[in-house]
Amino acid sequence: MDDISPIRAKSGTNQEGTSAHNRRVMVEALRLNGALSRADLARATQLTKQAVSNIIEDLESDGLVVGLDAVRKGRGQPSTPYRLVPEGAFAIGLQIDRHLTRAVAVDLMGSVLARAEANLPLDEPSKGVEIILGLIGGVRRDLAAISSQSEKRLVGLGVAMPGPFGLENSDDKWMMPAWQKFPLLETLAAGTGLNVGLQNDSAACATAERIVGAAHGVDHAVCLYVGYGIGAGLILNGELYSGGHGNAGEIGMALLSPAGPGSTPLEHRASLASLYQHLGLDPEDRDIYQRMNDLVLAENPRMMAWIDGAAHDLRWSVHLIETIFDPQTVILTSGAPQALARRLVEAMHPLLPSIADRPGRSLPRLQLGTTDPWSIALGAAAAPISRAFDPLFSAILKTRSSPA
Amino acid sequence: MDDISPIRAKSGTNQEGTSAHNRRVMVEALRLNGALSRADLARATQLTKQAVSNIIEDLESDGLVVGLDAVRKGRGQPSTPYRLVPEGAFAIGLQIDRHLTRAVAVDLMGSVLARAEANLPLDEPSKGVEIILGLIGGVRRDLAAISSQSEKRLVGLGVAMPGPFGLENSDDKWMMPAWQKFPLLETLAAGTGLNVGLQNDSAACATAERIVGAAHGVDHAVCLYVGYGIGAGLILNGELYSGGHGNAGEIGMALLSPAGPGSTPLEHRASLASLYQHLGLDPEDRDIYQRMNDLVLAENPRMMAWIDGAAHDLRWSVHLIETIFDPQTVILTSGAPQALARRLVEAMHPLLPSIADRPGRSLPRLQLGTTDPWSIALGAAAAPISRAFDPLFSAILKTRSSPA
DNA sequence: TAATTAAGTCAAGCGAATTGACTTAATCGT
DNA sequence: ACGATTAAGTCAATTCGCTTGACTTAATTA
Repeated sequence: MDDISPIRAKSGTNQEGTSAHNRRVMVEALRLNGALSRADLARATQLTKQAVSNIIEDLESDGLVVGLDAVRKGRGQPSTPYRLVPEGAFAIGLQIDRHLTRAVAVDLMGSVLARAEANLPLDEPSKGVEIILGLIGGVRRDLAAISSQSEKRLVGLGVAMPGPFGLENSDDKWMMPAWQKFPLLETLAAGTGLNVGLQNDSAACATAERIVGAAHGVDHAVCLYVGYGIGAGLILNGELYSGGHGNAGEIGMALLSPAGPGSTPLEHRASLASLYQHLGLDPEDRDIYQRMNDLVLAENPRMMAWIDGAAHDLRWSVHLIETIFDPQTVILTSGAPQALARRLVEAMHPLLPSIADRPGRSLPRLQLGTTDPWSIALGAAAAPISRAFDPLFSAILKTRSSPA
Repeated sequence: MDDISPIRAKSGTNQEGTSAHNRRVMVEALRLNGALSRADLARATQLTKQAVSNIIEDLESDGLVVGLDAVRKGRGQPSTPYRLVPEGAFAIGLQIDRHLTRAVAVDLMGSVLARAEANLPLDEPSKGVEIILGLIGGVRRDLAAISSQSEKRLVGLGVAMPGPFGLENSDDKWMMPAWQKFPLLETLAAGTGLNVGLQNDSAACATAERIVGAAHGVDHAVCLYVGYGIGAGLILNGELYSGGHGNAGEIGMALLSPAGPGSTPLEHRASLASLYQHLGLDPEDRDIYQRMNDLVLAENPRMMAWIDGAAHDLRWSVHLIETIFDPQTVILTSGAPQALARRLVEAMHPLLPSIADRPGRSLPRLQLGTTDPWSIALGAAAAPISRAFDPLFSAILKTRSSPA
């Protein structure tokens, strides 16, 4: 990250950058619109028919895109629509949580093709990494059984774990201090031979919503993730925003009032951890998911009380997010059972007034996103896919050739 | 903004985009580093010496860049450093506030070359526009007197006014309802023949800090602006972020507690408006600036009480901003006298703990930015400069040729 | 004084988009 | 039914900006 030279400057670009960008624009257009003809693509991307033809030809020979049957629509020669080939690329996603790890393999479209989970020792990363590498090896084999091309089409390994990252003072058990200090990325890179990237769990959730969920094709969205902790994944200008040090959106640590250090962080009131505490549940209980679900369906008073309390704070969080980001929509996702998440969203209504309260909205101010416990791993896997195929500013820049 | 075609896609790019980007990268590098040789630029931007040579030659013949005396430094042929030419481009900035409007002319480096101000009728935009056009004409003439090239090098008119924009329900006097409904940009574009852009006042403040202030060369910064209202200008990934509808950062409307609609917005407690009310000052008083300054220097008890109260809420705002954005620094700017702003920043310390509280910071968590009342107009003027010369993702994209 | 190092130029080459004419294949109008 | 029209897509030549590699210039170092 730190330059040898003290000169600050962005990279320039050249025709490779141009070409890379245009390829990515094609892929994104097909992802967002399903299937498009070359002529459609030319109009949508402002490129010439010829340029599009060349790029599509390339993508097709790379196995990323395939032509469908020609369709007649009105006058003129019938068009040949193209769509993405799901098997065109794969990625592995890894979720590391306090006591649990999950690995998934996904394809270019974000479909989960293989999955595996295991328990994890909270304080022994070196043992944990063995488990993780085993898990990754497993989904990788499953993937290879599905597609013979899988290994050569594997674009990377995405890791999601609870943040924030890079703080020294953390002895909080929630923050998995032993894991924070462990050279995880290097170890995984060495152990898998893959490119490895890291994001926090709420960012992963947002990435998941973006590839296959409610944020698909939305350029400005905030994804509130209510898990063991609570965080926000920020989609700004169509890209995930992670701040100056990768910790943007860690709103669990936000204090709920100006009163100062004595005041309560949001995480202590609106997170599954707080729910477990409120209900006296054991986070390591294997049936906890079912238990929560039952309590919601039975309208258990203590559960309902927690929901009301959490909704109170979350309603205000949404208000703040809307006021600060002016997003097109806010998505609430959670690792909790869907019935619980749904009740939570219901209890958050009516929402507080804000600038989002505008006439002519096309998206709801608040919507319920996924509650699939696997979605963090999915989002982790989606990150390398996005890095490899989405149109990003950074993708046009020349990369510094590694020094000696 | 709305496509005729329902197909969603980003624009592609071509060699023009490449070239535009590289030119902008050169300009930015010179802006951030002062003066660089072609060889320096080649190293910093990853381009070849030859490419840099060609671009610099172009920039020089466009009058944006000039070569200095060769310097000997160690072995090898002496290098010829180049620097930006301030007179290479100009822009006009316009601040529209409740009772006041200011216009400035700036050069490529962000130096203010001409300025003018006038009173404004709060409820009569059509009369107001006459005044504004007169003001703009004035600074434009002043500018022409300085540089004969000024007209052909004028890249645009930037307008800053209090937000939020695009809301219907606003009858709040603070929000200048009559002006919100008036077709301001169209009228000004027609009246001046310039490209016109709009941002809110806090965004303008951030833009000002970025071109000539504490945010110069910082990629992740949040600029808190305490003016008549209060807002935050967001510099994310090196670009101003304005949200889905241009209202990002309008934190003045943020409610201070989860309690709901009855609770107080930040703006009512930490803004100059609240100060005026607290002290019983008349916002239209022409000596109000001096009066505030005197009260601070005299340590007037009511003034100190307001400072303590506002600092209390602002301290918490900084905490929230740090938690949400993870910026490299937070900058407090204000239209208040510098002594007052300085006291405010002092009163905000010690800051609340947050993830920004990390070891090895290079920038302070909170710093005092400009308190020049003209900085909003300056920031407004900097926006067209930035649009024209900074490396932006949008700048590489092909632009849709206007439909028939 | 020669070797070395670095800045910068020259001229040919290359790659990706552009241009404009052309081909193909459908619908529309009479 | 048949020509006119419209639209998708290809072909071949062109253009434009970056790259390549050899070369020139001008300084420091041994």
